[in-house]
Amino acid sequence: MSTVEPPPSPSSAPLDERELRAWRGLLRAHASMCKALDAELEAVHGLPLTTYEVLMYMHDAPDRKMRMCDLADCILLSRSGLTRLIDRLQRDGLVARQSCTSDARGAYAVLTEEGAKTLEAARATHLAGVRRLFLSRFTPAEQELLGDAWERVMPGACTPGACAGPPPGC
Amino acid sequence: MSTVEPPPSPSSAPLDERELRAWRGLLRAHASMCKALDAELEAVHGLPLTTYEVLMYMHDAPDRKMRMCDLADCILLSRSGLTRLIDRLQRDGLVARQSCTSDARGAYAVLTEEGAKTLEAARATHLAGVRRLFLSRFTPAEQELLGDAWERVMPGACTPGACAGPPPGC
DNA sequence: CCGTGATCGTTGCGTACGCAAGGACCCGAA
DNA sequence: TTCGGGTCCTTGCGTACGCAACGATCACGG
Repeated sequence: MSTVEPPPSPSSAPLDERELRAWRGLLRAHASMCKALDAELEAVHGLPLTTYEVLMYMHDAPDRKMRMCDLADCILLSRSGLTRLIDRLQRDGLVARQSCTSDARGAYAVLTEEGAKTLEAARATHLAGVRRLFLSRFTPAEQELLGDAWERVMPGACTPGACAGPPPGC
Repeated sequence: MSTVEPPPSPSSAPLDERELRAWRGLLRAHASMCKALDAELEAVHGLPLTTYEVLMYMHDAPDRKMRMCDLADCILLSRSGLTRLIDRLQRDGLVARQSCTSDARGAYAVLTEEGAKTLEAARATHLAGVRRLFLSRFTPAEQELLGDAWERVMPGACTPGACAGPPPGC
């Protein structure tokens, strides 16, 4: 009976069909959904997905403002990347900069009134998109399982204090 | 008993804890793994992850060569993006271009001997990485479930003929 | 009080990518 | 045959990002 394989694969053997479906499926599903959500958000509200994320985190933070470094950690962007992203949003009037009294090095990014309005409009689109493309494919129980799966995967993805303050709301 | 909520969420309501774990977990897990795999591959073999993908698809294709457009579809890159990626790999001697006899518009990208050697060396690293960071966290049965999940999500991600020729091997 | 090392935000530079336009070519219908 | 529409690859241009270096500031030990 040579059909029984050694259970633990040698770690350098090519991925079998099952492993490929799990791994490549993740890559493709992620790419597919992100592309679709980004295009939709851009088409309807003129917002790139990254911008939406920033506005969202700020909206859910106390006083609608966040330290630059915390924001960068939350949206998985380098500090320089965030600097320039905030530059753009400031130019478009969606956020403002505010110096930090307790730490003269630091800076806050604050959501403006217009930023809040823009976010509110975009939120419905984005949430509907996430539900339509992703969440609606799974039962609540399956969603729980997926959540568990990610926690098993994360080596600590956002490891240290994860996203310190404001990750609760959406 | 106001603790019983209307089962189908209004589609524009904020994501609840369970939905957040499933959705944001996916985003973070994907980012975390890709960043780690890319860094590892770059450190050990000087290859970006995108390059690895191209070499891999070519390696598994008949005659170690693929049409540019098919390759672009497989690795989810725009045609212009692929043109320049192949430019770089050609400069580094990992692939060569070859004109297509049956269609004078077309071009093949062919894996060179050096490209094959480089890929072979990198393959062990990458496969080990994928197993260590992802596959090893799940039982075979769970991997099957994940694969099923992605198929439910794909609106057809790689829709039309998906990846025509060569997606079987890894 | 004064270093010393770490942290914060910014900037210069290089890289990777997408979109739109262009030239070469294929194919099917008039 | 010729023509019109579509496909393939490339190129010019603009954008987004990361890394490394910088100045300003903080925290802390002597």
